Amino acid sequence: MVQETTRERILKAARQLGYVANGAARALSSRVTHTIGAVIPRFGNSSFSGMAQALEQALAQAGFTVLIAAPDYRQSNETEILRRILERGVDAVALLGAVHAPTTYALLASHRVPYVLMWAQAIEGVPCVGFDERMAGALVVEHLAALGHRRLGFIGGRTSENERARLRYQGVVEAIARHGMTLCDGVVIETDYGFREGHDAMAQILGAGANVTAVVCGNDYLATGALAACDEAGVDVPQQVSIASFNDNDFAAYLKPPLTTVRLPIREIGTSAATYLVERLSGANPELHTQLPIELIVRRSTGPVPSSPIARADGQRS
Amino acid sequence: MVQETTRERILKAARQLGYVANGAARALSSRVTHTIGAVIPRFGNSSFSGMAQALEQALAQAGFTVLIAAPDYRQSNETEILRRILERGVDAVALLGAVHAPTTYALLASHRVPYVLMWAQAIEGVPCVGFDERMAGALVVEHLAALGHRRLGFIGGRTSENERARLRYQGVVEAIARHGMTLCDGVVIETDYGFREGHDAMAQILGAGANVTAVVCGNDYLATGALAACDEAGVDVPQQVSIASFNDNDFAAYLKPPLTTVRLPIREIGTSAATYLVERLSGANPELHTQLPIELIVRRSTGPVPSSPIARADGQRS
DNA sequence: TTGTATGCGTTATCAA
DNA sequence: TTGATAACGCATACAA
Repeated sequence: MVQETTRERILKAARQLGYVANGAARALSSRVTHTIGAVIPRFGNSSFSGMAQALEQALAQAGFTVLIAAPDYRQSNETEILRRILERGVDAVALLGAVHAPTTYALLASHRVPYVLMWAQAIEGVPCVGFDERMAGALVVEHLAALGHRRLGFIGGRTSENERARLRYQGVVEAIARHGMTLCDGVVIETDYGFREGHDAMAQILGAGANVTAVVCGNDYLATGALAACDEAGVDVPQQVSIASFNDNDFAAYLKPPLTTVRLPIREIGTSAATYLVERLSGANPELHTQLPIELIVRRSTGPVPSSPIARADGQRS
Repeated sequence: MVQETTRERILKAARQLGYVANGAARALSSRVTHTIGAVIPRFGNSSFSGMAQALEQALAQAGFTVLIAAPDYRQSNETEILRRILERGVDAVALLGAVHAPTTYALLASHRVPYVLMWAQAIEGVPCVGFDERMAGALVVEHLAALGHRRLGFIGGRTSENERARLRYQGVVEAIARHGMTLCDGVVIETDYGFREGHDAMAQILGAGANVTAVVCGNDYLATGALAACDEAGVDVPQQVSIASFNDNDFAAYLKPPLTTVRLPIREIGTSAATYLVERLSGANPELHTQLPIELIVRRSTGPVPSSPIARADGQRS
């Protein structure tokens, strides 16, 4: 409600004087911060980093800044962390996963702040965005079944601490049962997601001469480490054992690739969460694509069951 | 200045009522936000993610939250991004790299906000934390020289856009000259940091039958891709060609490893920057460890010059 | 120890 | 259009 020329003049002057608006005052008065809080376990060297990046990117385009906290499962008092973020002043919050303390939900509710759970399965009345982890597990197994594999091993995340690892594992187990396959005793290893962990787990499987024709890895960190262990042990993939994995990231694709990969829409989670929150804050009551599509990618499929498996049927178990 | 029991009582009541302090008002009044702004190119799937994570972790421990912006070199108006972060209210700022627009420095100065440049070489009067990129380059080359290599290739980041890639490349080039080695014509490839990019570059080198015994990769994304290309082409590493790299991340360590790796203190940059800012904000005038130590790591060194190089001296150039 | 007033820099409202 | 003024919620200083 001011002349365009005047407007220009003022803005220019402000810029020259190095004027920077005081967001605290603005927030205090307008009750809007244009900031979104994000709480994720970590964003360095993990599957979450791509998601967080996508979230930030989409939010930035809509004019929002991201206040990020990555407790890395340490002093796991998530509620305290959330409180600090809320104190700091955010218009909305994005959390990771569906499993949160009641106090966290209570804080969210009492504060009346819009929020979204990322990488979470659908929950009644809670805005979630994720994908079907169990179906992801099933897709991998079904492909292996189609190739003729019967006896599988599994290296995955810790199911007791990690809902995603748990669901993924469940999907694998269920599919194995459906197809009359065997998840071999002692060849199911739970560990932290990491290169070294995948390496050590696979080395253990190889060292024990487990009687499996394929090993399913819970994510591509593990798969990458597993491939390295095979290489070290002189075990040919996939001639002697197949490795299947879930492609949270991209790096596994440029190595000696796993036989089967399910590409998981990790980045899409971030983008989708951002879109939801932005619309939500603009007054709309948007829907949320709780189940993002997932996709089976078969790279360099080199045939069915290994011709010379790493151990015979009488092989020891670890 | 209140009785402990009363204090407890009040705090408990506040918690029960779901009271969350209003940071905007607090900030407006106290002029302190306990928030640090960070501007880095990206934090998803890149060398920066570990650094950003370390920064966040160290800051969180000191009671600070991180406001992060990752423009990903897009609408590269860094000054605008910085302005938005300053508007939002931060006690200090951490930027990446030493190359910034004058307007950025002007904004920093006029706003009188403490700041630190991460992953930056020492600049007069500017708080920087980083390491000697050129020495990193030199270390790799010197190791290759000691092994008897004479003719090298290089796959690196874009030197025109990336000061770090530029310095690293300079270090390599200078060391090559010092040791009377040759950086072979047409086997110097600049590309984006990425798996695919490394793969494609190495494939190009192999396809051209370049006359080199070792290829230096600018980071481990490139190296990982390069190793995949060698594998695909049936070229044995390091029997036919050596791959050397800089270990920004960790994943290269659990693959068929490069001959030589310089571990770069990326995470330490984040930690160090955080420590500096926290001390600085507590009123101290701390020193900054501008040059973090770097370390040569030789993994599975399998001997000197390849016995059957990928091309003879009369090999074509790309 | 406790209460009370003032100011922080904006936005929003209302009157001119 | 423009100016003046009252919140916004907390911290600080000062008085009781």
